[in-house]
Amino acid sequence: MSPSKSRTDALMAGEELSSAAQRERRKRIVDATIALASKGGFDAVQMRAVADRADVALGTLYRYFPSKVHLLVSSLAVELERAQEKMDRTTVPGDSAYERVLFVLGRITRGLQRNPHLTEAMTRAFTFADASAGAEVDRVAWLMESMFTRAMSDEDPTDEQKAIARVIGDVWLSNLVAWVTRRATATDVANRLELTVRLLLK
Amino acid sequence: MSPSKSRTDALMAGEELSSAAQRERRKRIVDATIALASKGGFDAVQMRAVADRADVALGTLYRYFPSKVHLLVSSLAVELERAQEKMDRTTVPGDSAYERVLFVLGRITRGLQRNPHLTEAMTRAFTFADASAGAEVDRVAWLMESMFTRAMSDEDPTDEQKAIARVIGDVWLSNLVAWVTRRATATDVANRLELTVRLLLK
DNA sequence: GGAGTTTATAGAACGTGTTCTAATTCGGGC
DNA sequence: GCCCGAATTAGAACACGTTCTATAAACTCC
Repeated sequence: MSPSKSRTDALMAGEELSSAAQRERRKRIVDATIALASKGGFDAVQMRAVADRADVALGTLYRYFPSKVHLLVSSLAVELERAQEKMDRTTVPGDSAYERVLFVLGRITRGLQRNPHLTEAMTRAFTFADASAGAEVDRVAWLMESMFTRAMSDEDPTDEQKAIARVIGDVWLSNLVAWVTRRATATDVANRLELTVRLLLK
Repeated sequence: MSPSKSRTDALMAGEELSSAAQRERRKRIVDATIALASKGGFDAVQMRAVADRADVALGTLYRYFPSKVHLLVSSLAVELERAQEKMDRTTVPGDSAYERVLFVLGRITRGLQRNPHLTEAMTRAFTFADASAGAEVDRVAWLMESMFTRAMSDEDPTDEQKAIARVIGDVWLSNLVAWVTRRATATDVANRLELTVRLLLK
C-alpha cells in the first residue's frame, strides 16, 4: 500500500507521471471536466460523467483526483496557467501599476465571464475546498498572486506588492463569485475592481 | 399551493412567523445547527441530525430552510447579529478609522477563531452558496459591511467608505477561509488584515 | 364543534459523491 | 515467454442531501 500511495501523490500533483499513457489519461480527465463544467457548471461535473467522457473507470478517476473539488481546482490551475501563458505573449499596456493591473484584471475577468458555467464550477470548487485540497488551492492562489505582481512591475515584487496582489486576488474572487451567483452584474464587478485597484495603487 | 408557498417564504426569511410554536421550532433548528457545527463543522451538520436534535421531522426542517446552505448561512446571519449587538454595547477605542476598524476586526476574528468548527461550517456554506441562497448571502454581506462602516465613522458612510468596507469584508472572509482550511495561521491572518486595513485607511 | 386547510410527522425513495470488491490488464525483471 | 506487483476496469455498495408519500395533528372560520 505504501508505494502505491506515494505514486498516487505524484499523480495528484500532476508531476512525474510515469508513463505517457498516464499523462494521456490525466489530460483526458481534465479535458472532460472542463467540457462538462462549460456546459452545465458545478452540478454537471458528475464524477461518473467525467469518468465516462474521459474513458476511464470511476476508480481510476479517483486515483488521479481524490475528490471532485481536487479535480475542479486542479482544472482551474490548468486554466489559469493557460491564461498566464497568453498574457505572457502580450505586452501589457499602461504607464503605471494601476493601469497595468486593471488591464490584466479586466482581461481575465472578461475571459472568465465568456464561460459562465465553467467559471461557476471552478470558483465554487475553489471556495468550497477543505483542508485536504490545501496544496491545490495554494497553487491557484499563487498563480493569481503572481499574475498581479507581474502586472505591477517587472522586478521581483516587494512584500507590499505581494500583499496588494493578494488583496486584489481576494476581491477579484469574491466579485467573481458574486457575479456567478447573480448577486452582482458584470458592470458591478468592473466598477468594484476599478475602485479597489484605485484605492490600493493610486 | 400558492398561499402555502408565500407562507414558506416568510419562514425562510425568518420574518412574521405566524405562531409562537413556529418561532420556537425555527429557533430550535438554528440552535441545533450551531451546536452540531460547533462540534464537528460543516460535515457534522447533517440534515437528519439537525432534525433529530431540533425535535422536528426532516420534512419540517426543509420547510423552514430549503437547503443545508440556507440553513447555515441563516445561522451565520444570526451569529453576526449577536456579535453586532455585543459590539454596539461596547465603545470602540481608537482615534482613527484605521484603529477602530482594526479593533473590530480583531475582536470578531478572535471570536470566530474561538470556535473553529462553527466558523468552518459557516464560512464554507457562505462561500459555497449558489444563486438560490442569494437573499441570505446578501443579508450576511450587508451585516459584514455595516459592521465595518460603523467602525469607520458615526455618520452615514460615504460611497468610498462602503467600498472600503466591502474590500475589507472580502479580505476578511478569504483569510478566515484560509485559516479554517489550515493554509494560514492566526498570526498570518492578523498580519494580513492589519496590512490590508493600513493600505486602505492610512 | 365540525369541515376544510395548512402544517407536521415518519419513513421510504432517489441522486450523486465516495468507497469497496473482484476480476483483468499492463509493464518490467527473469 | 512468464511472473509479479501495480494499475485499471466494471460494477456493487454506502452515505448524506433532497424529494416524495401517506397519515396525523393543528389551525381557521363558520
